[in-house]
Amino acid sequence: MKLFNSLSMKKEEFEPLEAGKVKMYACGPTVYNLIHVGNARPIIVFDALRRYMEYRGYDVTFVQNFTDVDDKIISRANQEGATSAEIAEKYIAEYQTDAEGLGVRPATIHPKATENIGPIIEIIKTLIDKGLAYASNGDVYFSTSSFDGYGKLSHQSTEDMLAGARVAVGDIKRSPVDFALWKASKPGEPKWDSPWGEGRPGWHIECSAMSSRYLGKTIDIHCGGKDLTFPHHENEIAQSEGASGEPFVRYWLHNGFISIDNRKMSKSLGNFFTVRDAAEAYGYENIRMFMLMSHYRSPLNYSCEILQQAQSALDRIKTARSNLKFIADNGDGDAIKDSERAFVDGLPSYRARYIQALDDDFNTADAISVIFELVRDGNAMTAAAKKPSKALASAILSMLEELADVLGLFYADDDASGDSLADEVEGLIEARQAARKAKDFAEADRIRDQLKDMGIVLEDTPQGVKWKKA
RNA sequence: GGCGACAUAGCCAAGUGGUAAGGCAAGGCUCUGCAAAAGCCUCAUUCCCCAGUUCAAAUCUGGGUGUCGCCUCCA
Repeated sequence: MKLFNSLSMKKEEFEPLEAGKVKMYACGPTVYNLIHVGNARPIIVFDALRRYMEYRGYDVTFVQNFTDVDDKIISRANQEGATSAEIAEKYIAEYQTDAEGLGVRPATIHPKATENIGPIIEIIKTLIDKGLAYASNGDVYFSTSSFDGYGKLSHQSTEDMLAGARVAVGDIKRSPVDFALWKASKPGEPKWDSPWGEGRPGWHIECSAMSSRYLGKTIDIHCGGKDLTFPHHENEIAQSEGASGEPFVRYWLHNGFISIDNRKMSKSLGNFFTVRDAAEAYGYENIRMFMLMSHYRSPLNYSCEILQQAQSALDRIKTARSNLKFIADNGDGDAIKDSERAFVDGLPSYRARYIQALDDDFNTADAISVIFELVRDGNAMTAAAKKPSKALASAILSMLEELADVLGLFYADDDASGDSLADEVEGLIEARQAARKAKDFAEADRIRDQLKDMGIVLEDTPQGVKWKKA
């Protein structure tokens, strides 16, 4: 499999440090409000990547942290008259609601910054001992000029950063490019004891600490949004490699942004839609479909129209699945017919092309087009077969479900057969069939309308009457 | 100012040297008692513009134009 590595700016063949195992770290949310659609992109895309790697036989350990101590959480807490811990707890729960809705599986481990203060302090001590960090006024800063590779991920030299720096030089930091590892706490803020006085960790250091604690000094994949490249990920490299003396990450993966009217969706611009609101309007699974329909590194514009397109597209696949299920239950005979043989034998070629697409820098857009081809060809085959066998439909269905499950496209099961209305619906369908047989179409249509009012839609198929909720 | 992306149909979106995937929308047809679902057909002589390299370019090179992002919290 090839992956585009932000460090080398090239597609590279993926080889994990340890054969058969993948260690993956994603920077998780700072929990001070609901996540927006832009935040959802890495969450969905890298969940799908994790599923794919497991599908390909890797044993994946996936760590995603919660940043639960931070300026924004503190200010939110002050606004709401709550503690930071209460705010963090509330929005972790909200995050989990959205993640689950989006079909995102929980990470192997979800560590919290506040549960890792000890390891954080240890790394900071090591960095000071090595001359890469300095304490100043109760704060501790990383000395970027002391670390050789600083800038290698964002491909910028420290001189260029200094030239463009918009941060004023203060008395406390030796260089404007230096960043905080530890911040002295102000009155009323969450605080922990440390060799430098009471304080709290800076944002960047927590990821270095948690990554090495749960995954080791060198990990395979570190992923996140493109905007984290600098300074966050650059700083993580400086901290982790500075402390351990070993390479930190083998493959850096960064997703492109979601924009609105060609502007990046962001909290600071205020032009965002929360996942919660978008899901209410269009459904969680269509948001997932929308994200996976294009390549993860491409910029992606968000609009109502595009979400509706994603919904129509996903509906096509879901309808095909439901039609295949119906034939698999009601088809003509259990055995594959001679006329169906060649098609069934050809099914693995869809899987092969699907894998080929995903092996090329996780090209989900191309992969999904293979699903659509399977849908189209499968539909055509069952239609052309006149009396398709149960076995034909099952074979197509199982390939379709296998491929869709790799990316987690089918997680909301809308099978209505177990519904409490089922008996009543079946009775009405029988009555309508009797009327149709008697050519009493007025009565048949009346019953169909009655069912429609109940939210039930009928389809007359060669295999019998199929019904679903509208 | 430094660094980096992107530009393909009405909309979305693959495609990095061999003659434009796929989805949505639209129109026509077939099937159907009528629907629904499905299938078939139509829908970019052309990939922002201009040069160049090549037997061959959406793809490579050079130059433009436009849009966006990072350099400050940000997925």
